[in-house]
Amino acid sequence: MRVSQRTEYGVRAMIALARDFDEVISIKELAERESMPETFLEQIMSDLRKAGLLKSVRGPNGGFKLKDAPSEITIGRVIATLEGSLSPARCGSDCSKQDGCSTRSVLDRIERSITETLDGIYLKDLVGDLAHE
Amino acid sequence: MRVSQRTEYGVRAMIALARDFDEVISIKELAERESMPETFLEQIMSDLRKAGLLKSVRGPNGGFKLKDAPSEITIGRVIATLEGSLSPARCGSDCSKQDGCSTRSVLDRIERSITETLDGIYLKDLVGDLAHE
DNA sequence: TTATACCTGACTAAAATAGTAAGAATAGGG
DNA sequence: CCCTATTCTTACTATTTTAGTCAGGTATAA
Ligand code: FES
Ligand code: FES
Repeated sequence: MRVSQRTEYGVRAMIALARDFDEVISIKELAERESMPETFLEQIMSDLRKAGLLKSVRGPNGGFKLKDAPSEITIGRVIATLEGSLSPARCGSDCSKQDGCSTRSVLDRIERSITETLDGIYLKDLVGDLAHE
Repeated sequence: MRVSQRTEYGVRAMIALARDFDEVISIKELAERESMPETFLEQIMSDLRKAGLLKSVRGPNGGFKLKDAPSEITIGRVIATLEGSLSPARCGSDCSKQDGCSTRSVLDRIERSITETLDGIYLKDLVGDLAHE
């Protein structure tokens, strides 16, 4: 049940952007600062933009910035975007066998508890921390 | 952040054993009932036994039974055993960069919330459910 | 002594992850 | 208008993890 490297990079990028959220920062700069692979990060940023979490500026001096204020973006939203969902279940919410499925009822409880926790953490709550690895 | 098939099988096996927890049930029987691959299940059961969750009986009419009553085994213990840990973190608790690591602080909060949830669910709470898939 | 069932470790195929690489599109500055 | 910095998009590759198989060995009831 580990989180992917991809998600970790994405979270770190979002926190880094939250640190100076009024500036536009390029992928190159971001990748260097946080020592993440540049082209990999490129993909991740693209997904975050498509999901409406980032704004992008093309051309020279271009880059990315948060679409909303760090006090308005939850980590839950970030991770759900990167990971696809916060649910650990292997079958979708459309699974026909859902009713009374024991595994599912456990997995759904996990999801609810994760969601609750992560929807209470905003980017602004994390900007003071270091970003390791 | 999905749970592995292996873990799902293990959970289902534990719940099945909880259903009639006074009987010894063989892997063959268990695999058939819950339609799980027999030799794969064999490995899983072995791990659960080594972790002290199951008792095994060898020879004809042998099989497995829960070591403790269904009212005493939490799903948290089962999943932590199968999955290695309940933490979604990519680096261990010995990571030197832990202090002030933003990603880690988020991941640790997830772990605490999962642990809390799963330590409140006992096998006996799930025996009434069906076991799908 | 034989059949049944657990035990163990090595092996394999398939899927997911973690990247790379290459080029097209866009915009700012000279 | 051209050059360069940057995002955007897609396709590809290598590595790791997962999900399973297989081939034996070991204990025990009958
Ligand atoms: S198998 Fe899909 S909900 Fe249980
Ligand atoms: S990198 Fe290990 S705790 Fe952050």
